[in-house]
This record gives sequence, C-alpha cells and structure tokens, in this order.
Amino acid sequence: MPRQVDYEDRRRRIAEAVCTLIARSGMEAVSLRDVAAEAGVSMGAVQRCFRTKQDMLLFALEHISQHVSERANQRIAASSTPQAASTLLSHTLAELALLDEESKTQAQVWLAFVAHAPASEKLAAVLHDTYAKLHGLIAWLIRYGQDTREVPQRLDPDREAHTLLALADGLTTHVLAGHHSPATALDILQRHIDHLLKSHSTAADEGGAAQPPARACRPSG
Amino acid sequence: MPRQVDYEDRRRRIAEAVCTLIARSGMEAVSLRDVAAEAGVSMGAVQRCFRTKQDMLLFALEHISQHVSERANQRIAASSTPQAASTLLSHTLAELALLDEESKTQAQVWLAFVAHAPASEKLAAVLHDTYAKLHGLIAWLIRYGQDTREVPQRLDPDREAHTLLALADGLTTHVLAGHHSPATALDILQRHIDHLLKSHSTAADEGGAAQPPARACRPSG
DNA sequence: CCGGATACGATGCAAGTGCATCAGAACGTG
DNA sequence: CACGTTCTGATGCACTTGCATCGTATCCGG
Repeated sequence: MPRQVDYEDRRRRIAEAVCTLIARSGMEAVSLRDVAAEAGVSMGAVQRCFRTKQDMLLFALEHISQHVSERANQRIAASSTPQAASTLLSHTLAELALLDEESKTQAQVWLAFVAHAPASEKLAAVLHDTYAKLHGLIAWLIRYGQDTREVPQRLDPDREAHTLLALADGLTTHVLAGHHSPATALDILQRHIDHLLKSHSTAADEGGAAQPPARACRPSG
Repeated sequence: MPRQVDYEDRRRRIAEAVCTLIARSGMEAVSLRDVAAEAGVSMGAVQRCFRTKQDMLLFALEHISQHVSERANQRIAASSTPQAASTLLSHTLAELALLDEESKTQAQVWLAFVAHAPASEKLAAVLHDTYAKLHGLIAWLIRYGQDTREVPQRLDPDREAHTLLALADGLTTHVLAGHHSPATALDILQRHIDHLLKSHSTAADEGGAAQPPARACRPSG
C-alpha cells in the first residue's frame, strides 16, 4: 500500500483553516482555493478529503462543536481536586461563553453556522445536537450543586440550564457585536450565577451580604 | 425634471428582498441578480439605488435595526392606557427577542449580520449603535418600574438591562438553532423577568405567591 | 408637441466559483 | 530495482459573481 496519509489529521487541519477564514471574513468568503492556501495544501488535497464544499463546512462545524463540548467536559473531569459545584458551574459556563480572546474565533464560527443553519438541514441538526448536549451538561452541574446544597433545591435544573445557556450565548453574541468587552460579559454572567445561588437559599437570608468573597474567584485559570 | 421615482420606497423594497434572501439561504447566497429578481426590479435599478453591494447590505441592516427599534418604541409609546411597567417590560423584551413567526426572518437576518460584523467595520458600528439603543430602552423601562415600585430598588437597571438583553438574544439564537420553540423561549424569558420582579422586593415577602395572576398576561397581543 | 435630461434594462466583462479530470510524483511491495 | 497503487497539484470547464457600459424608453419644462 503506497503513500499512506493521515487523513484525520489533514481533515482537522483543513477544518481549522476553514474556521480561520470564516472568522476573518465571514462564511461567504470561504472558497476551496482559499481554504487550501490557508491550510497549506493543494486544492486537490482538499477535494480528496471532502467530496463537496458542504461536507467540508459540515465537518468544520462538527470539529468546532466537539472542541467546545470537550473543553467543557474536561473542565469538569479535570476537577479531581474537590471543587465547589458552584465554582465548577461558573467556570464551565464561562468556558462555554467563548469569551477569552483565543475562543473568539470559535465564537465567530459558531455564530456564522447558526446564522446559516436555516439554509441547511444538516448544519441545523449538528447545532441542535450540540445545544442539547451542553444543556444536559449544565443541568447536570446544577443538580450536582443541589446535591452539595450549594444550589437552592427549589430551582428547576432544566429551566435554569436553559436560561444560563441562553444568557451565555447572548453574551457571546454581544461581545462579538462589540456591545460588551469579554470582561463585562463575564461579570454579567457571574452575577447572574451568584444571584441564582443565593436566591432565597435560606428563608433567613435577607440579602445583606451581597458578595461572599469566598466565591469571588474568576474562571480564568 | 423627468421620470421621478420614489427612491426611498424602492430602497426599502430592495432591502426587504435582501432580507428575504438572507433568511432563505444565508448571506452568501445574496447576489445582485437574485435581489433584483426578488424585489421585482431590474439589476440596473438595484445598481442605481446602491452604489455597491456593501452599501445595499448596510442599508438592509439599518432597515432591520430601525424596524426592530421602532417596534419596541411603539410598544411603549402606544401604552396610553396605564399599563404596568412590568407588563411593558415583558412585552418589550418579548418583542425584541423576535420570537413570533413573522419576526423569524428579521431574527435570521440580524444574526447573519452579527456573524458578518467582524468582517465589516460599518456593519459592526450599526450593530453597536442599535444594541446601545436597545439597552438604553430596557434600562429606562426598569427605572420606570422602580419608580412605580414594581421593580426592586436595589437592582442596578443598567446591569439588569444587559442581562435581559443578552438573555433575549440568546433565546433568539436558540430558537433559530432549533433548540427551543418560540413558546418555550418566551416562557424562559418571562420566568426570568418574574424572578427579577419578585426578588426580595419586600423583606416580608417570603416567596409564597409564586405567580401573581395579575401579570400572567402574555405579550402576544 | 418636442427637446433633453433621467432612469431603465439588457448586455459585456474580468474575476472567481465549485467541481471534474489527468499526467505524474511518491511510496510500499514483490 | 521495478511494479502497481495511491495520492497530488495543475489545469479545464461551465457557471456565477459584482460592476461598467450603452442604447432606449420615459417623463417634465418649454
């Protein structure tokens, strides 16, 4: 068997070239030639990896989705040190909001695909799937927090997860649109979570201590 | 002076054709020819109205922005009947979330432009401007609610407005991505607002009456 | 009723698109 | 080393794109 190539690796590299281009000049500026140039391969190689341009874009979306999901999962799995559930929740959501600078590209690409979803059945399916996974993850985190008594029992995990996910997505959008800085967005997100955690957690709590310093740690590390 | 044409009207008509096309098949599928066909005019007419394609897209975005802003403003101005500030807030946000079916197109277009913003300075500027206006509007509504004692005084109007706007935008995104139905999104939004309104509004209120029936009216009319 | 300015729509054009094709390089096997 | 298979990158092709051009239809002031 001659000339074996690591196709998976190449596909990933091309996918990242696609993402770079989308982030740089939008989805309509993605052409096979440009992708090939950006990825440092020839057009023929791209065509060998993906039968059509649609396939390529779809793979790029799956690539991004997997990337985001995995990062969130790792954030949780890596917490072998007994982390507070609330901290975990904060960090995970901050991760999902794609606010830091190196996630900006992913955020732009994600948004571009969402905007394009109505025109493509398959893209929509992947998006739907990913959102479902993320929602499940957050809901699980909330339930976990309820187990550890950090999150009020009366909150509906599914509902709150929906709200949190929507908030995170909205903030991502706002940052991309230049309406917020990442720091501001992070602050808004954090405040919402704080509010969620202390919301009538005990009947005696009359909201005097607005900010318990113990949980002031930011999800930056 | 010969052959006077209502350019403003034509520009608007073309803008709406642009939006229709964007909603139907994404922004990269918008060509001058297709726009002309959709608007029922010739390509020459389109070129006369807009010097370049960029100009056309920019105008379409401004068209949409103005449309959305105006609708929200009218929602408020039209409340000559003394409406509760909280109701006004709910209705306005529901409007801004672009959840009903006839707003779906606008939502898709809006999202498409946001996704394209990083590639175009001018688009970004318009988006930034519109978001600032909307935020101001919501913050004003919250302050108004505080004046009428419907909204807790200790809430920071600016901050809550940011959260609400982000939540609304995120829900819009989720609906477009097929993650939520408009009804579900509306419910999530409404619950968040409800929670906001009752959050330690009075120290004596211990969260017994979860849903005062007076504000159960949905922002559908 | 007509002169002339204006808007119109068709056409041209160069550039770029996605995809198909193909001669040959690159490589594992005999 | 030579064979044969796999992969490559250049080229071709039909098509679309945004924009420029131009003759003509359209309308108002005279």
